Amino acid sequence: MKSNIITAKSLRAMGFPESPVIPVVLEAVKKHLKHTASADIEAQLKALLQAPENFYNDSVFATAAQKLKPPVEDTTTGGDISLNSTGISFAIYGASGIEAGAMHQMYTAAKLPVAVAGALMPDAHQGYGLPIGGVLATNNAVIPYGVGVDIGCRMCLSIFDIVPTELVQRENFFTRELLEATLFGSGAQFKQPANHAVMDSDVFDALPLLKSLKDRAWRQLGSSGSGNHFAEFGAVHIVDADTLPGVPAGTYIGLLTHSGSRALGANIAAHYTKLAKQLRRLPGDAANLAWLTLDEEAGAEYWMAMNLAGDYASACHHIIHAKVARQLGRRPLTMIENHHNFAWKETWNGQEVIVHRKGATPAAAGVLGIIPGSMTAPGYIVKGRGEMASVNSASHGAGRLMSRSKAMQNITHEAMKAELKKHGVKLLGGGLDEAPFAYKDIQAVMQEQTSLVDIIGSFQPKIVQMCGDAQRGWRRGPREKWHNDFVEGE
DNA sequence: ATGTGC
Repeated sequence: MKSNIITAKSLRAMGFPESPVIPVVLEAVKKHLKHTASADIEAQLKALLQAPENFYNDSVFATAAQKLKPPVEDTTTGGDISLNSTGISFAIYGASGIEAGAMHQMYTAAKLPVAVAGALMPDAHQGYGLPIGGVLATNNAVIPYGVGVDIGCRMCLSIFDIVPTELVQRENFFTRELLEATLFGSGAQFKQPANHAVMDSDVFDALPLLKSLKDRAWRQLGSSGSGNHFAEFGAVHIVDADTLPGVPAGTYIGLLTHSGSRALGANIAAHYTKLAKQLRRLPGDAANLAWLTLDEEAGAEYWMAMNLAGDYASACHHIIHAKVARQLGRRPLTMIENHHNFAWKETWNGQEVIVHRKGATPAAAGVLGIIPGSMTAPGYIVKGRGEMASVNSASHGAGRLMSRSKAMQNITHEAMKAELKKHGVKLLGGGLDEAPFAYKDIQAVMQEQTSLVDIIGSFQPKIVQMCGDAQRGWRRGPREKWHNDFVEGE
């Protein structure tokens, strides 16, 4: 005797999706509902189809209900993911000076299902995934390209109790010390690397990727890289007498450095963004915003590796600053430093979130940071105001006005030389793509963020070192072993 | 930003 009339064909007609749902439903019916009337079964199947969530613990249809669960609802598992149709709202500082591409990237990021809060800083420009100058808070998700390629890129300032006129009077001495304490160049490595506790971290041994990167990381420890990275002496003016303990208002010599985590961070970023993109395919422009959750293996690994790269970047600065302090025969009165490419666990609006700052300075209430200008324009020592709308963030610089290629085409060496002379700046290395004209007016950018930070002092560059033409691999033949030419000899 | 290959 035929017990009922439920077949694959009838299930299809009711609207059940093909494999694996139909076979699972058929099996459940055959196993558990052999003697149930067809009409009753049909009623149950309709209810199942309409609201599978009511059957997740059902004795008959639990498995079928799980298979019916729409995959897009679960943003923490692999596969294709849709953007929300409406993004979270976010504050934009200095909107009139921000290029359309950066705006568009931020609007895309705002539509991520994991997005909680965001903001766009006044120095924003187009990047890869999240724009440079983009801040994004997410729920339990870390976006490798929301941190950026140069993980832990940061500023570090030492303030020495020396009158800044010495930078002019003893220019050759300070120039020599700067050259001796630093190593610039893409791929540059020390022949006799420094030692630092960061290299003893057992995290290097926890992951095969980090193990493979450890030796080069050691050889690059204390180096600065290329691009917009620099090491410079300048005149520090402290205007706020109350903020820095042991540093009264007045003028000092400062050593300011800007660099990141070299090949270590770049390779961590490349590895985990690739993994994230495999795990979570996002549509169109959002593809580079693929994330990892903190409770999955890859996400936990990235978090660990990112923090190591942050510690490593910090160590690189400290090595430079220690070399200089030793040569000056002085301890700095104070040091100020901050990452501006990183992700932090923070509380925002009462919720624990992951805050990505990709080219943005942490600016929670009372937090100190450094916002550089250009090689001739002043940078600023700032204290955060804890503005919620900016997700406790501020800009990380003036922001580019011209792309590198545009700067190379439009700026002449003569104009650059004249500008350096006008500001009394001595430049070591550096290219036209880093010329002051390629950057926005830092004073105007600071005006856009008066609600985000208070200025407690400034830094006027005097002797600036950047990566020179000779250290730029891309200027040479592609197959040339360029890095051997400028490895430091110590 | 890095320094090697989609």
